[in-house]
Amino acid sequence: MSKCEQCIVREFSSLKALNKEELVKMANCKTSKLVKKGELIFGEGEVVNGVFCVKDGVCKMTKLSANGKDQIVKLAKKGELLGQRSLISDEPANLSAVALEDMQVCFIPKNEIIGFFNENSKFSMNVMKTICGDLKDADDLMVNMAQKTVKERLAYTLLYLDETFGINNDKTLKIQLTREELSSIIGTATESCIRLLSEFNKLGLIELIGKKISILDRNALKKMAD
Amino acid sequence: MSKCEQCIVREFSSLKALNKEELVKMANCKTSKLVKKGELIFGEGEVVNGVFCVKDGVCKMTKLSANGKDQIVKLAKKGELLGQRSLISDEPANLSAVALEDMQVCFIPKNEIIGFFNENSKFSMNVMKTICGDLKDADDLMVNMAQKTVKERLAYTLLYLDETFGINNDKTLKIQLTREELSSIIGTATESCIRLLSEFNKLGLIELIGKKISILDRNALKKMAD
DNA sequence: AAAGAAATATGACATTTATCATATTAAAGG
DNA sequence: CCTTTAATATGATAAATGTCATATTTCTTT
Repeated sequence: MSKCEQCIVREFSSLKALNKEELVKMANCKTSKLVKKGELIFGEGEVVNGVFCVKDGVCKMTKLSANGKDQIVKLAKKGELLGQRSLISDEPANLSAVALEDMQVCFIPKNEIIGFFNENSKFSMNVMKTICGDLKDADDLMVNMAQKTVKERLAYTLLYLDETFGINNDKTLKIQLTREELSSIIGTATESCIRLLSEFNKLGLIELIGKKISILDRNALKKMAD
Repeated sequence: MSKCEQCIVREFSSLKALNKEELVKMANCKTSKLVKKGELIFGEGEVVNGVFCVKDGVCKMTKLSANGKDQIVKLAKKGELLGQRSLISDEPANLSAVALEDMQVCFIPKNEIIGFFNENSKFSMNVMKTICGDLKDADDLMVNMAQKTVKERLAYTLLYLDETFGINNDKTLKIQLTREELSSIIGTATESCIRLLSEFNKLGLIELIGKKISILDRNALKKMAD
């Protein structure tokens, strides 16, 4: 069993507030898990009974809409805790978590988290701040969805992916999404998304290299995203 | 100065966790305020330095979009605390709060709230649960914005207003929004909203009585909202 | 390497939604 | 009470977006 004490990822999450003793306690009750690309970590409506700490890889947090389409609400990467909200609200998960790449995640049981919560005010404050950040992000995204055109949202999302996940040596976006997934972030039909990507390509804003995307003109995209 | 101890509204908010001593302390530092319909309680980007407790009336929480239109992100009524998120994140307000009717609000300074927060774990848990609820609502609304048509969102919103704020004796919705405000919840152009209201009226789903709206066929609206 | 499946791409068209113009109605102030 | 202003309503039209059909490309599997 790997020691949480030595896990670098911890430094990026609320868990950085835990002391040595607490980390040992956590290491003794956590379970590590490899999740392959495409696999479900937990599903909407599921009772999770703990949180997942993302050690490596990226996953999408989605919600099924009444029309049968999945909407991607958030992307979570290294250092994020999944399922915090449900744990605090004491409710089943509101979102599904699905791996976008091979992942390493650790599961920490509910009781353990609640314990830290009650005894370590720095930790609970960290969790709260994270959730508050998520709320702000969600409000901002809601306004984007409501007020921006699909084209603006695509430009915005490409820049977000660039800033958040970075680029490869060949300048293409590191995070690899299918066009369908990209559409599902933007909230549009896959064909519309593909069409706009072609348009951006022709305008020289981006370059499409197979399924990969490389951003050529960040300023123009920023302008377009408003 | 009115006593918080005797304020019924308290029972509906996180503040119900406070004990007598804490309530007296709060009553001594809070300020009460009448806010007229249309007046700003606080604005986006403003440093608020406390929270507002809504004693009576309803306000809209809005965010200005890049296109110059305000989007209504949430409606807040009696018992809700405004500005909690900003206080915890230690950031300026992300949203503006504007009274939709004459309101009574109390301002509780930041230090006071932080004090309760550190000393009363029931209170801090209540605040957290509220924020988690807001996050869930925001995620759900985001999916609605992204996946539902304007017609579906209008049906959904009318039912929400009915359920949340109730109806008058004449069966019209108690909460009085202009068509522009209704559009700003739904995320659409005012004309589109008016047109759809006319359509719903002709279909017998609702009745338009001057500027007031009365819901005639809830089931049909539910079906339409998905 | 070939076959099949899945993802990407594009055209044609229908539908939804926004925009602009202009009535009509309701509200507010003198 | 009248005048002015704002809100609501509706038509005409343009623009954005979705849907369906069908290529084309890429990936997987054998």
